[in-house]
Amino acid sequence: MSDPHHVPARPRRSDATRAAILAAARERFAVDGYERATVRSVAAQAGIDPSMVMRYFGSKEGLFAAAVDVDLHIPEPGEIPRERLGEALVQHFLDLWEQDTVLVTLLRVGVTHRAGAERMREVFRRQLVPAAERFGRDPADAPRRAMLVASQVLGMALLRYVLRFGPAAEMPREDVVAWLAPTVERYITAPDARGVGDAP
Amino acid sequence: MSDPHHVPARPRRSDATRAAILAAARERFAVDGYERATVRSVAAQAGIDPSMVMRYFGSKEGLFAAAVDVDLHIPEPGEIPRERLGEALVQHFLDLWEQDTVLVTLLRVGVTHRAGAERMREVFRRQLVPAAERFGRDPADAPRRAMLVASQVLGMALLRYVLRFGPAAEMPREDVVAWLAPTVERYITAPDARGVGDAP
DNA sequence: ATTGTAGGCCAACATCTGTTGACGTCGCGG
DNA sequence: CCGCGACGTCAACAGATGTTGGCCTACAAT
Repeated sequence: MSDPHHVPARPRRSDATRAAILAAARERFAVDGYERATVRSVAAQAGIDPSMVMRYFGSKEGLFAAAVDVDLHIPEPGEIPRERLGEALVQHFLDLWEQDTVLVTLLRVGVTHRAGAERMREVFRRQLVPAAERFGRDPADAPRRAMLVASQVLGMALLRYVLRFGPAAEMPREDVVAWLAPTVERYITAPDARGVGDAP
Repeated sequence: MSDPHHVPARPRRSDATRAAILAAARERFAVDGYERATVRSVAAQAGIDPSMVMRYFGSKEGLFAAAVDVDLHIPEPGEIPRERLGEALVQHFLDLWEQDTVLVTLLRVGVTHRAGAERMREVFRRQLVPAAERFGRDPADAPRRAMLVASQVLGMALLRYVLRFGPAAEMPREDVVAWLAPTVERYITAPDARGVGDAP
């Protein structure tokens, strides 16, 4: 959408194919993880020859890098009533995980592959930490708070969307929000680990 | 230690080799995940021939099953002062993750491989849920509460021990305990999602 | 109409994978 | 002392994988 690396560049005749490859890659990576998602399986699902994947994306790693493009799109503090901060954030994260397979892909690959782990760190550093800076009072604390929020949200996503544990997958969405919201809110706003936000 | 499947069975001459293979397998699986941990790399690290792995464990899956043997060893309610329940549990889980690579292995493999995911579900069902039954009031709620605790603990372990995110890996252990303890305690003891345990 | 070029496929490569079977060798019970 | 079974190695298999280069086709500019 707004990648500064590509000059606008008039549409190539192969854009449809590229898109098909990327869509297939996202699904294969999400379902199979990095190692078991083969270039051949991606190509087959996209209905083209494996060598096209190499031509357009250079290598399997290049394909992964191109396929996983995450924008957490975290709302601004102004858009959320301060009372419902935790609730709104948890809702937002659940939306992200459900509307798309890209986060499942990122987590699956991040756990086993260097490139995936690096990409996760990047998303964390460039999107979550800045967001935490906007929400919290002390910017120096932002990485810690962002990390705490990520730990809870990623843990739930792991059980619910990746591993599909019974109790996690079946719990109604509103219950998930109700349970996690106070946790997330405390991680962002509590003055310290002990406080709950309304102590003297 | 107390596996009811094996008859005591007099020590075989190959026990040292078996143990070496298992130790090597645990490390390879922990570091590389299931797919990239090859039978050959395990054998090389154990200093023996790849075919020995097959002879003793049947297949790569058999090796994995034999290598990953988790006992969470969750304390009994009586052993913990009720005030410090969250703290004691978080301490215990951090111990588990740090003393051994087996949980790292389980998480790494669980995310990409069916057998690993199934093993995780088994640990959850046979160890975490029963523990939650012992700690909580309403046994019917145990799976939900165990799942919530697991989500927070696994999320933190993911960032701290598997991905080794800076802020998660560097945070002093006592701070991790301080932040997570209230969360875990609430998941176990709060009467419902909204309550914090001391509301009217 | 011709031609250059980008899009696409086919076949092959070198390598690595899990797995198997044949072949030695050591140690212990008879 | 002998023989048999457990222990271990070697070599090879069949299949899959990432990747490469050659070749054909069809479009677009001249």
